[in-house]
Formats: sequence, structure tokens, C-alpha cells
Amino acid sequence: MENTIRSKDNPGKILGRLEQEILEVLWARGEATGKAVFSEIKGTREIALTTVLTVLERLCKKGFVKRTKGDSVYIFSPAYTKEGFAKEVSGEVLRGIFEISRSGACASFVDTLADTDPVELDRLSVLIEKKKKELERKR
Amino acid sequence: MENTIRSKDNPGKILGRLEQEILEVLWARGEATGKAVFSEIKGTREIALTTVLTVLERLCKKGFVKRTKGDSVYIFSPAYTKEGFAKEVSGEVLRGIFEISRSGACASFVDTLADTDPVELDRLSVLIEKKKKELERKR
DNA sequence: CTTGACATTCTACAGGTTGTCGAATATTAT
DNA sequence: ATAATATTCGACAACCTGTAGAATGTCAAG
Repeated sequence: MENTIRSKDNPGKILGRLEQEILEVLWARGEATGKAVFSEIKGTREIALTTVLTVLERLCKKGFVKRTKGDSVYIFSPAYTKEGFAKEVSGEVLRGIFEISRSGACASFVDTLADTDPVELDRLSVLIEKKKKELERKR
Repeated sequence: MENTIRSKDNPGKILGRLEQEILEVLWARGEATGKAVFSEIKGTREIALTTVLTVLERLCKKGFVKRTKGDSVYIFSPAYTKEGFAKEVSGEVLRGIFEISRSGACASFVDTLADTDPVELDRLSVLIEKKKKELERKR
């Protein structure tokens, strides 16, 4: 199905490619110096150290990354776990999409989930049941 | 809870504010001339006709809006229903988020849905069951 | 066929974002 | 002090959205 809605290169993304790439490195490592991140990314493609540093800096400013002073070198680490990040970020995004059409979003959610990892459907069922009970309790 | 992850003004949005505003007008009306869209938006705030026309044009280029020649005037209409749009767009977005963390996204999905419209939880359950059966059939 | 009114397209800018770095500066180790 | 290393600054390109005036196209009435 190539006939898909597309706007920009990076539709609905919270982060740019490099930003995400860097965050992934940090998630994988837990923490790393700028240089380490740089080295890892450079393994894949040409890039300057300062580029990585700059983006790392920006990620700090955005609150996605924390920076602590190590032994004569800054050490960067993710401010959120992958799960936490995904949770928060998708909350924002989903709210936006829900504004347009809840049912459309739901349909798509199930479809996409089934597409990418059917097993997760069961877990989702469980989540929903749990949430329902939680809501009942509150009432 | 003000301590939320935030990057840009417009995080994870596929469309800009005005773009979305215009699309909403088109969804509400089914179709409209540029001038009509302009008038409706102008009811809310100061804006120039050409601004609306330009954005309408851009939406066409992006494939979100169709333009047909009416009687001496172009008539614009949405290329997708709200539901279809939400479905497609959220599919894209969700894929991106799933890449980061499926479980986080699922959790957030249920939370957000429960937050904004608890009743929809039931409908979602149904969707999931349906999807599961569908998958079984295919197997 | 000229003129006006209205419709459409062009061109352009501001301000924001990400990716990209070199140059300048600061820090540390020798 | 000096050389090596780390960090910060300032910039630019390429996009995106919002914004709109200027230019151009179209069509009907006189």
C-alpha cells in the first residue's frame, strides 16, 4: 500500500533523526560521554564530533537528556526510560489525534499493533480490563 | 502535572495550526471555496484571504485536500474523511512510537483514551477481539 | 474590445526546527 | 607553561508553517 498519507519527511515525530539516534545510543548504554556517542554513530556514517555534542546539548535543553560532570568529562544519560518516554510522548500525540477522530485513531491503533506485534493484542486486552476496573473503583 | 515532556510548540503534529483549522472547516462543510474558508476563519481572528489560499494550496500539494474547478471558482474538499485521516496519520505516528517502545505506547494509549473518553474503552475491547479473530482466521 | 471585479498564483519574509561544523574558549594533564 | 582534550559559540543550510502583498489571469458588462 504505497498510497499513504504523507506530509513531511518526518511526520508526527517528536525528535529528529539524529536526535533519536543519539537517544537510542544513550538508552542502550545507560550513559555515555559525548565522545562515546560520537564514536558509536560514526561507526555508521560520517559525522563530526561537534555535531553530536550540539545535538546532545539540545536534547539536554529539551529535557530529554541529563548531563553530569564525570571525571573531567561530561556524562550524558537519558532523562527518561524508553518506556517512560514513549508513554509521555505518545500521550501528547494521541491527544492530538483523538481531537481529530477517536474512532479513527483506535482503529488504526489496533491495526498497527496487530501488524507489528500481534501478541501485544492480548496484553492490551489485559491493560484495558485493568483500566476499566480502576475506573470503576474510582466511581 | 505540569512536568511533562515537551519539545516544540507543536510536538508530534502532522499539521500546523492553520492547516488543521482549515481542514476542520472543510470536514465540517464537505467542500468550500477558498473565500468561504477564509470567511469562516476570519470570523475568529484577523487573517488575509491569500494566507488561507496559500495554505489551502499547500494542503493540496500534500494530498490532504482536493481542488476541483467549480463555476469560475475553485472548490476545495478534504481528500480524506476525518476518520480516514486520523487512521492513516495515526498509523504512521504509532509506528514511529512503537519503534521506541510498544509497551510504553500501549500504556499511554489506554491511559489517554480512558482520560478523554472512557466509554471508548469498551469499543476498543471489541475491536481487539474482532482483530484477534481476524488474525486467527488468516492463520 | 476595454475596463473592472474577482480569482488564482507568485514571490517573499519571519520565525522555528534539525543537521551540520569550524573556530574560539576553557579545562586538564604533563 | 604547554600541549592535548573537552566544551561552548556562532553560523549556515535546508526545511516547515504562518503570513500576506504584488502580479497575473479570467470573465462579464458596457
